[in-house]
Amino acid sequence: MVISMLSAQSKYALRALIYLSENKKDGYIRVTQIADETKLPGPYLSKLIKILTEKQILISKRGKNGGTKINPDRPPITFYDICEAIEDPLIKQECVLFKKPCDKNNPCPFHSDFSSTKEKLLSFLRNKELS
Amino acid sequence: MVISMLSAQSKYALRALIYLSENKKDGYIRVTQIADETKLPGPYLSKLIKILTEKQILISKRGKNGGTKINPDRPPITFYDICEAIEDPLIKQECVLFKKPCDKNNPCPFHSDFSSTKEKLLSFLRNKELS
DNA sequence: TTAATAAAAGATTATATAGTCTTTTATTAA
DNA sequence: TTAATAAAAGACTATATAATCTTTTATTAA
Repeated sequence: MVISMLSAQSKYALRALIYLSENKKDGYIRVTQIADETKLPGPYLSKLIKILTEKQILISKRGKNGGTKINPDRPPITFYDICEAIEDPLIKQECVLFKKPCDKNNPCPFHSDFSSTKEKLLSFLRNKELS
Repeated sequence: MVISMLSAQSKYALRALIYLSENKKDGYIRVTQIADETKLPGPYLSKLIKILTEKQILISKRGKNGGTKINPDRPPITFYDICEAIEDPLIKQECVLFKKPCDKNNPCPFHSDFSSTKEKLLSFLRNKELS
């Protein structure tokens, strides 16, 4: 209910970023190489890379010797950063019972029961770094 | 990533069960009435009711004066019971990184980091009763 | 300045989930 | 025993997500 798994997108992004952080080097790494090594669908991964580039988590370069790499000019990447960039349903603060958002001012019957448990999870994500 | 919301199915089941527990009476309540009161799609809800009946969380009866009601001969219903019956992805112990299941014997790089947080969530669900 | 390269963009297909509609079957009151 | 009733069952449609394929654009080495 509240716990569940990442969307496929967030999982894929996470796996790609793990690969990049384990294979840091000066230059860029091609998306096709990342896809091969992580067994992810290439063109689909490419779109996620684009999103992560827009969010400045990655830096990408077209053309010869191009590819992508982790942005060296940013603080360490947390699990939360990744979920947020990929807009994982998790981050959307969806209500346990209804479709509309649910918060202190407009709580559902289970809002208070759930919010402390949820906060624990979010802080886990915020504190968990990629490295 | 790990936290996220219930599937629509689990949400709907939960809402229907809340309605039933708030409107307990001797007889059966029609699915169409539950759908009207909870603003849920009728035929879709009917399928969920069927599942909950198979799992003996509800008792259903066809024909005149038929309908459904909470099985009086069972222990209090927990959130976990509902998610389990509806096979919410949450319960499937899916891995954070991969599609295959992930456990102590076959851990992914984040298994141990995550398992304690996850256990907290599961115990929340197991302890949270419908009433 | 051209040819090779690699990401970006866009169109398209596949699959899973959500939701609807119609028919069938069980139940019971009359 | 029949007619009304209500869940169950099944076929079908809609939508969102996942995944693929083709074309375009940017980059740079030669």
